[in-house]
Amino acid sequence: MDKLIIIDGNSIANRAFYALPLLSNSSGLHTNAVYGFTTMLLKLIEEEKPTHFLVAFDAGKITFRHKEYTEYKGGRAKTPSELSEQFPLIKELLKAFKIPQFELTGYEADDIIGTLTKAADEKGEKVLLVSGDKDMLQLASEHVTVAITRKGISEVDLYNPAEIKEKYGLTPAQIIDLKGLMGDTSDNIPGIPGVGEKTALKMLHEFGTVEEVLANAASLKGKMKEKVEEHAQSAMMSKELATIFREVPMETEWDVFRYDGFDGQALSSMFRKLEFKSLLEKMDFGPSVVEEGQAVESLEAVVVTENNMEELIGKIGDNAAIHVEAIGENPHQAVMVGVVWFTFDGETNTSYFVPIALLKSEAGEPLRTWLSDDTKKKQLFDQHRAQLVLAWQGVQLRGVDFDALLAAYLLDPTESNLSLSGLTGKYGLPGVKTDEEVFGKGAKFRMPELEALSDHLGRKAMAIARIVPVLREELEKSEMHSLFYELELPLAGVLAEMELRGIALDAEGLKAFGVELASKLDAIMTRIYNLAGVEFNINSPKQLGEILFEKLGLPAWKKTKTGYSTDAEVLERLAPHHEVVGEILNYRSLAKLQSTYVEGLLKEVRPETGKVHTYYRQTIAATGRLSSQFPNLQNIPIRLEEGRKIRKVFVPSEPGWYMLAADYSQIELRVLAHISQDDNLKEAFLQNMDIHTKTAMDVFGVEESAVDANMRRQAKAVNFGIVYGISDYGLSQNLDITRRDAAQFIEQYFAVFQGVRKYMDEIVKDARRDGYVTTLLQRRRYLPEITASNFNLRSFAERTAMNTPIQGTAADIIKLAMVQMADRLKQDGLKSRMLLQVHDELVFEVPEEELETMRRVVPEVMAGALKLDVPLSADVDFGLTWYDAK
DNA sequence: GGTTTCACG
DNA sequence: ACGTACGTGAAACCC
Repeated sequence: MDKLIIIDGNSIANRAFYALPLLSNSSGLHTNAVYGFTTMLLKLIEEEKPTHFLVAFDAGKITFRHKEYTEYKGGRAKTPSELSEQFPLIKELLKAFKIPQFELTGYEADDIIGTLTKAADEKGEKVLLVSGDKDMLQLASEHVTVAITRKGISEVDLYNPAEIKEKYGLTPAQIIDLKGLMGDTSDNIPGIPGVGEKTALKMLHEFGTVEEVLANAASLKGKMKEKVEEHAQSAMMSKELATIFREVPMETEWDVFRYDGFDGQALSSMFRKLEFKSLLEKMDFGPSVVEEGQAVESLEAVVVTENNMEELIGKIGDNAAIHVEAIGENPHQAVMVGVVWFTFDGETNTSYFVPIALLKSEAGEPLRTWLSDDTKKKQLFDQHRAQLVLAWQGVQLRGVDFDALLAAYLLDPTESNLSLSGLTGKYGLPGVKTDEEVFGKGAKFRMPELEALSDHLGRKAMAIARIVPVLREELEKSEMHSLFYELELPLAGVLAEMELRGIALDAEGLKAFGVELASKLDAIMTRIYNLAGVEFNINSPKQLGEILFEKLGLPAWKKTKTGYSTDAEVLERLAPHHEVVGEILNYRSLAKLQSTYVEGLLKEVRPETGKVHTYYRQTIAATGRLSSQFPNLQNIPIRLEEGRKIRKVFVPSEPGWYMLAADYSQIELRVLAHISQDDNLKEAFLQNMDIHTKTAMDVFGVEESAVDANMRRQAKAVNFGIVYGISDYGLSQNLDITRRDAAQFIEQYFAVFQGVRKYMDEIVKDARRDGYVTTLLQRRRYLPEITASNFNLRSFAERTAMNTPIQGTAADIIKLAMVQMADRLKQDGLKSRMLLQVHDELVFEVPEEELETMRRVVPEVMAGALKLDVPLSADVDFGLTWYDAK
């Protein structure tokens, strides 16, 4: 069976351009739209296996539509040059793919596509039409499936007439009427002002077409009636403009579009020119780096032996780039391979590789001493990981004065490829192979021969030596020098110490809790099967959806991309309809505790010590927060009592000691008060008021005594919204109120917290002007999408601009407190140990005799970590377990 | 490997 | 008009 794929070229190029960050190759050519286009083509070829293929483009500027309506597509921002310069590249790319392209003066791509799909319908040929434009839905038919890109370009929603009916309640032809009524700002099609999708759909469900809606205008009510009557002509014209012309005089001979595969050679050279490294590798087009006549930089990669160790370590000097290689994601369990250092004597690049066995042997002593000598300065890529790996081998690492990973993260915390090979590419330095290239991955993992290994690791150390001065200068330029040297670099060491110490778990207690859960789960499961009348896998959202919405016929109102949604929000609304739903909710919460917190945590306990050692990631979160892995100890349950009990198994590691926890009170709103300088908010904290009650008083305009629990709850939600970068929609969802009411709340809030409104406006403007926002300590986050024309992307960036300085400054502050606290414990010779950080909370284990001291010192250090214009405050408590330290 | 759900701040 | 609250990690399904 033949299958023709038609791509709406301009539409897909646009979507790709706005969906992807503005990539460019080393000669400054922008390539993001070409890249997106390419990945889409490859995916379609692989998944759809078309026998025929074509891409249609708009030709020129003036089409017949302009003759009828001169404003057509007026007011549309003109295509940015970064995109228009990519069209010739896309056309060249299509030649390499050997995919026919069509454009016709005076017609849009839509019309070409309309004509071809009509021909396909008549012939009964199968067509997949790919576009980013929902207008295309009007072309769907028995033979024509329309794929509309969703969120970026890698995913599409497929529509045939049945699905359009299901989603909109319309036939494909009525899509034209829909646009006639609601118009389309991006094409400057007016429609009827004030009529959006909701209203338009309602009218079409009742009357069917624009003509019928106009004919029945008299039966409409109030304002709507006026509007429809007043803009009747506009609606008719809009419908006409939205109608795709399907009679373009053109060749529709099928064989012209036959697709028989791409020209590998042309494609490979195209990818090289565009520097699509990942695609070159994926397509097996050979090495991604083109060596321009110049040989790979020479490196003398020496393997150190027990005989020459003494002599070679003498050459290392007081300063070197070093690298610690270990295999495995979790540094507490990774298998160490060895250490390598790099030197340059003015002539020769040399690296020295010390395999793990040698490092640990007697002969390894000089290197071990050098590594732990604070006066020997080291530059690394990922000190934190190296320190952990070495520590588990009994080797201390001291004297790190630069960390390339940490620096690259600060320079761009959203960079997704923070690998050494990724960064050398990004900063235009001689590249290194990726670990995947050298080691392979998954089942294909192989340790290379000693020589190749030593060369690869040596090149890593060389790359570190090369990239360090570049990153140092960049940090200076972006004023993150102090943030790096005074906060992040010392923190790396503090984190490593906390993690190595670990936290003790009462494994027996946890197992007992698991047994209890198992019997409860068993009972619930039986009840669910009885109530549902059938046994099924409750953990499978697919099976659960079928039971609830098909077998039991409960109302489904929310969908996921694969089927019915069965999340807690849905189930809570269904609970009154059927007894089984409450049981399922209960089952879900207990099953989560069992699998993630009982079984998951037990898997991470070291049997020798009874401890878990989390790994805090310092270079993941875009806001500057830490994250925690293997296990994640930042999401241990607390909100529900049943889950909170998990905290009872987190215990001190020494008899007679206590757990002590201290958390910041309202740190984000205090930070907001400081950076916005809002008088009212500042005053509230200076007076040490309950901030949610205060907000309720101001928003509802009542006395403190008149604030009831519900008002406080709503005010609390507003405060959360403010911190997240408020929108009326978000607040309405959270409070389950109408958008109008949510908007009213927000307006009320801003009326009394005018400084906050001013901050929100200014920070978005600043982000547009600078392209980034910063925290109090100059941590930076770039927001390229702040200028996007796509509403969703832009709005997201705007909320991020509001939220990141708040969340990020709070992260700065607790990090400061951690570094200061670690110093303080050492200075004062305290035995207490810092164990955990949970964003606004620090957890310690404390010997009894230090309890009084720590209860005083911890909140004092936390509150004093950074001086703001409002006081910071931390609450502290202690007990025999983490549960009791509340 | 992607998707869904849910735990935390 | 558009349609999401900000930041994470882990487990279970299912292809």
